[in-house]
Formats: sequence, C-alpha cells, structure tokens
Amino acid sequence: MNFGSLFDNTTGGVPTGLAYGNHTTASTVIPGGAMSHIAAASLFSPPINTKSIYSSSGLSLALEQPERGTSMRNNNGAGGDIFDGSGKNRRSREEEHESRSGSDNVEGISGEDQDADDNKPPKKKRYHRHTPQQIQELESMFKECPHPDEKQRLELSKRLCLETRQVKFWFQNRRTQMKTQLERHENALLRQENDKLRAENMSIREAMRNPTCNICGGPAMLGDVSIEEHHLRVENARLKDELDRVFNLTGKFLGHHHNNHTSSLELGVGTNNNGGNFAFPPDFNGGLPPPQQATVINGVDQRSVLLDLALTAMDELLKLAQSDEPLWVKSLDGERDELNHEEYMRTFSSTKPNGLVTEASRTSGMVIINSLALVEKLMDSDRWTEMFPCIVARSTTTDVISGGMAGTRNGAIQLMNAELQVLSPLVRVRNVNFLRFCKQHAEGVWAVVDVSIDTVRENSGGSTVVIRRLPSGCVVQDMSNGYSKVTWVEHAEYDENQIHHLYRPLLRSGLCFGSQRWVATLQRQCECLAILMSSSVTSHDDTSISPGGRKSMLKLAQRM
DNA sequence: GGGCTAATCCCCG
DNA sequence: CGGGGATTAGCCC
Repeated sequence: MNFGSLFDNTTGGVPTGLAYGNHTTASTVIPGGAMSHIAAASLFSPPINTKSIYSSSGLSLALEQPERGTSMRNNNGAGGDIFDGSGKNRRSREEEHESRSGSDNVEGISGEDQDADDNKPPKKKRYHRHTPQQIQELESMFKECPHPDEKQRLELSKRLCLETRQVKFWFQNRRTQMKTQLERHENALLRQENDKLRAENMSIREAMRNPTCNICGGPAMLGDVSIEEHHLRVENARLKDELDRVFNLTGKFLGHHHNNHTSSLELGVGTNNNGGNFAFPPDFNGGLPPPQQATVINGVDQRSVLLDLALTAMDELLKLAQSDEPLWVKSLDGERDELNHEEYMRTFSSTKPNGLVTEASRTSGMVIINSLALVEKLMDSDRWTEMFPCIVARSTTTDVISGGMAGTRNGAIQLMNAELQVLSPLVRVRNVNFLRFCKQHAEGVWAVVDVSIDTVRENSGGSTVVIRRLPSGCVVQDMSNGYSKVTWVEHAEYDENQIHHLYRPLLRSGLCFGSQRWVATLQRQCECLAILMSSSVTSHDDTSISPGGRKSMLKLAQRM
C-alpha cells in the first residue's frame, strides 16, 4: 500500500494512515466508515485561521504554515491541487516516503507487522504532522489534563483517528515541550536578573573608584575605617604626650624620674599643671588602712601615678570652681556656667581631644547639708548612689589608695566604678572607672574630685572609652545657717558617635550628666531628708513618697 | 546549522 | 506498564 492508493481511495475517505499507511489500511486504522463523516469535516477542511488558533502552542507552531508539507498533504487529501506551488517537490518527497513507508514499518505502530517485509532498510521514519484540527483537539485536551489516562487517550485517539500510541507520544512530547518552555522562561528571567546584578555591580565598582561622601556629597578622601583609625592615632599621640608629662610630674613629686614607660594608662586629665598648692605628707596614709600593695606596671608604681593624677585633678577642679570669666560664661538661662573651651585650653595648656566632644558646666547652689556630711556621702559609694539615684545606677569602690588622714576623709583617694545613666531607653548606661580624691582646703571647705582612669588596673589597653570624666566634682563650703554652698563642676568628653543622636544636644548642653543635674538632684534629696528629719520621721501616711523612696530617705537621714 | 515535531530507546518506580 | 529523559529522524527556514 502507498499514499497514492490511500489518497486515491476517496471512498475510504480518510488518509488517516498518513504515517502508518504502509501497513495500516484505512480500514484498520480508522475502523469502518463511521469516522469518515466527522473526519472529513473536521480533519480535512483547511484551517481558516490556523495561526490564531495555535499561536500559543509550541508543538503546533509548525502548523502555522498551512502550506507546509503536512497541511499541503491534508489539503491534497481534501482534494486540493498537490502540484500547486511547491507542492510538486513535496509531493515527490512524500512519494519517496510513501515508497519507503510502503515497505518500511520498523517504527510503525503495529509492531507485529514490523518484519513483514525485511528486505528494506530499517529505522526510516516517515515525516508526518498531525493535522491542525487534531492538534487543536489535543491542545484543548492538554489544557484540561496534561496526563490523560488510558481511557481518555483511547477516546481521543478514536475521535481524532490517531493511534493511541500517537496520542501518548503527543502528550509526552507536549509535556517535554512545556517543560522546555518553562525552563527557557526561567532562564530568561535569570538572565535578566543576572544582567541587572551585573549592572549594579558595575555601578558599585564605579562608585568605589570615585567615592563620594554621603553627608557632604563631595569626594570622600578616606573610608570610615581609616577616618576612625586616624582619629584613634591622633588621640593616641595626645594621650602619650600627656602620659609623658604626667610621668615627669610624678618624677618631680616623688624624687625620681621615669624615662621609659609603655604603660597603657589613659589619663582623663585635660591639663598638665603641677598640683603645686598641695603636698602629700610623708605619712600620706594618715594611719588609715594602708593602701593596697603597690601595683607595678612596666616598672612604674601605679600608686604614685594615681597620686599625681589626683593632685592635678584637684588642682584643676579648684581652678575651675574659683575662676570666673573668661573661663566661664553664663548660660543663656543663667542657671549654670559654660566653659569657654578656648580659654580652658589656654589656661591649662590642654589640647582639644580629637574626635571627642567635651561638655563642661558649672553650677552653684545652696544645699541643706554640711560639708562633712556631703563629703561622707560622696566618698561612700552606696550613699553616693542613693544620693543621685537618677544619675548613678550603680557604683562600687574598687580600690582604696588612701583612706584619708586622722580619721577624716581628707586626703582619701579611691578607685571607683560606676554606671552613669540617663533615665531614657535611648541612652544606655555608661560604665566609668574613675579616681575620687577628697581634700579639705580650709575649715569648712572641702573638695571632692573625680577623674576617669581607664585601663589602669587592667592594663589591657584595649578598652573603649565611651565617656570619660575629666576632673569633675564639687567644692563645698559650710554656711552659717546649716546650709552649705556647693559648686559643682562637671567636665566630660564623649565619643559622639556612640551617643544616641537625639541626646547629643542634651549632652552638649550638660542636661544629661552636667553640673546642673548633680546640684539639682543633691538639693532635692537633701530637702526631702530635711523635711523627713524635721517632721515626724515615723510618719508613714505621706503617700506622696513611695515606700521605697521613704525607706531610702529614712536610711539616709539616720546616717546624717 | 538550528528549531520544531513525531517517534524511539531506555531507565526507573 | 507508564512516565520521563535522551535521542533520532525528518522537515523547514
């Protein structure tokens, strides 16, 4: 059998054999003539608008060209002119196929016929395309169910006059095609993403070649790290310079000179003035518990260093407390004095700390407490914490360098650790290590000075100083009316980058840790105590004071 | 030569 | 046995 006979056999009506016509006569592939009516109508009428119907289907793309071989053949089957146009060539090709397929059935659907004629070259496929109508049906079926079961395939094969295996192949290939399409789509998306990232990468590289400052928009000369490093180097040089001067002073004071030092001592003193007006007595310990064993670091007695530190700090505090303009300038609200930093640097031969922000303020106030009691409170870490609950979260005396002289706090030097706080969740607690030195300057005149010491004890040299108290503290002078005049100086420096930006203005104006706050708190606490002391201490019906607060104040009052 | 499609081969569950 | 991956064959551009 050949296609010629198949086509000629119009009574059979259907060239269904198309691919397998060699062995499958019309009668076998399309049983009976029942198919002929439907098939003749649906399969062989030329597609009106094939493209619109199949444009979405990859498998049916080839069908967009109805003049191609398959369609031509189908058209021919419908009675069209097979010699029309290029049809002649195709016809001859088909004839080749036909002649081949006539005897070659290796890949034929009916395997049992495979060796019917074995004197022909095997494995030669015939070229064949399903008709647009068949494709359309298959596509619509595929949309509903990409995996038809056997029953569905059988039904479809009958309806389309295709072998069930053909239907099976078609669905298999269609799924493969669908998968390939999806992969292509994904690849396209990935390529797009890749191009985008590549462009982004290029722009970042370009930006890195010509860095601009995010803040000023100008060219950035240095990266953040190197700026920080630069600041650290400058600060380090400054500290080394200060250390040299302090060691020289220590040498003068103690009668020996330290030539070499590599101590990691960081001094919070902003001045290098010699203490001058204060001399330690030979028995500086004053009969009080002897100081702890001298700590020697790199050949330097740390105790002597601390003594000198205390002296210079006290000297600075007194000068700050006693000077007026131009060192101090009244603040706008008139409630405190603000330090004239330039004058300060001239007076104390200080250098401006690089990368740090300094805050210095001075406030005076009358406080209903006598100097001895106040000194006692300041030198006792527990009482000090209770006195300034909103500023000091916690404090401990870590070391006593000197207990004072003759049973008093005069000359007492101690190392303390404290957590300074601002009652705001925005500002974290600042941990400071500092030296506190108490000295009586005259009858009824005392001064207590604090100055930060960082890494002295640990000798680690690696701690980060967030906040450092430069010589700060108070000078208290007894008044005749039971009050005393307290002059509080608060001088600190911060790494502004480590302070919450909302609090920078407050810090700069001293509203967080400044002298005003210390004095106000001191006054408030002492007034409460005075009230408690003058009224009935046992009165428990004052609901304006919390039980805890009352307890705390009673404790303080009883100690006074 | 590469894309598309029908069909085949082969492996695996 | 069917599904799916790999491959082949044939055709077209």
